[in-house]
Amino acid sequence: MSAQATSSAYDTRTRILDLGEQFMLARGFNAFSYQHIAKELEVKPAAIHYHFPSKEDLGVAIIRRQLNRLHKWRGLPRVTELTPTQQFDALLEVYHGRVTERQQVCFFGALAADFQTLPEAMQQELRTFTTELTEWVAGVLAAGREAGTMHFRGHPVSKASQVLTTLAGALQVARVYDARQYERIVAQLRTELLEPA
Amino acid sequence: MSAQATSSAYDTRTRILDLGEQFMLARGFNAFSYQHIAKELEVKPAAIHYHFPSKEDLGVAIIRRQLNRLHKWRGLPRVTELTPTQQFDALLEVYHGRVTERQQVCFFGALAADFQTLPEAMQQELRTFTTELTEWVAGVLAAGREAGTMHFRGHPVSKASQVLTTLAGALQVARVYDARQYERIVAQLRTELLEPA
DNA sequence: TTGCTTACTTACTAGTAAGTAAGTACGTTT
DNA sequence: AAACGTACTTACTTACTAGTAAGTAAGCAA
Repeated sequence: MSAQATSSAYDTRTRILDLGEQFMLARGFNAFSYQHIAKELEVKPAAIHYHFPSKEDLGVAIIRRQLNRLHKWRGLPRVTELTPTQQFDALLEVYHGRVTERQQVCFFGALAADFQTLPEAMQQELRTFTTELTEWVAGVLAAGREAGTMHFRGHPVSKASQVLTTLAGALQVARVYDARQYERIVAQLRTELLEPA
Repeated sequence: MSAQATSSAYDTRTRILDLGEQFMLARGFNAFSYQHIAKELEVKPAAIHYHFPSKEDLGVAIIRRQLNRLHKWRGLPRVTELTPTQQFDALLEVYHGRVTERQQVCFFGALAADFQTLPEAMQQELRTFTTELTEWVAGVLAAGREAGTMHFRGHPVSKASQVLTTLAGALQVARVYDARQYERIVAQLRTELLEPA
């Protein structure tokens, strides 16, 4: 296991994950194939099977990587040192990136529609990811309300669910209509949360 | 074109639409085939092609039928005679039915993920449906605020987009987790809209 | 009774899907 | 130099996809 061989394998593996993720967020899990990825990478479909024997393996790896990203991101000093309001805006930034870059949705929005056709392992992985994200947001909201900079009723977890649900839906709206619809929904959400009634 | 022949054709056609809609809301447009419908109806796939030459025709017909339902529903005396709050709750009832019956989502939630893979005609049909639904909800919200029974900031259309987006997302949450998560999100939404701050 | 329409079935095409088995080029290890 | 592991390609199987063309049984209409 030399450094070079590892690096080369890692590169292809990563590029497969990147492309798979891109396709998944753009068109859903069932609407892309190993052929699509292989064509982009200029290799044969069987080469993808070498790295990820089944499509389920690939799907699980894509979601798991995103969970790792979340863990790293929420632990970064430039994130932990922010005020709750700034953390909330940092979250909005991430979602905003999906709209402007390509017409992508979030993982939840991309996979929920196809959910019943997904392999069990992917279903479980998506549940884990969503649970962890919701809990982080709930923590931010609770801290914000305590600091007096955020205003909402009910349990922080309920509000966090509602916020993430709205954001997931808003990305879908951006795809079906345009980015302006998205901006409107997020502005509405932000106003209600941050400006005292 | 006798009454009997028409009735028989209508029955099969309707059953195809019903099954297609069911599959679409349960698994997305790309994850069901004419074979799935044919098997349920105990006919051959070509029989489905007789009624709907292409899958695009079927998809468009399913969405268009739902638009007709909306037109009829919102014009019913038992709907128009309600107060805005009661109309809002009637809307929530419709969504609630999807959760309890089967793990279905709404049309928007089912098709937004696959949107970029859908035929143009279906994309346009979905846009029309969503626009009309949003406008109806905006009207209800505007009337409710004027009557002093609903409380929200911003333009009624923005709030309507946010409400429908949240409901679409909440149905997806119900599928990935359970109905209780859905109840929580809707309760949060309802409290914020109906109870004065 | 002949012809036309409706609602199919049978049999097919062409394309794509996931996945596998065997082979190969190349670099590393021993 | 021989053996091995990595990262593929080639060639294949099985299964499913949308869609079409031709045929047919039953009913109605002139």
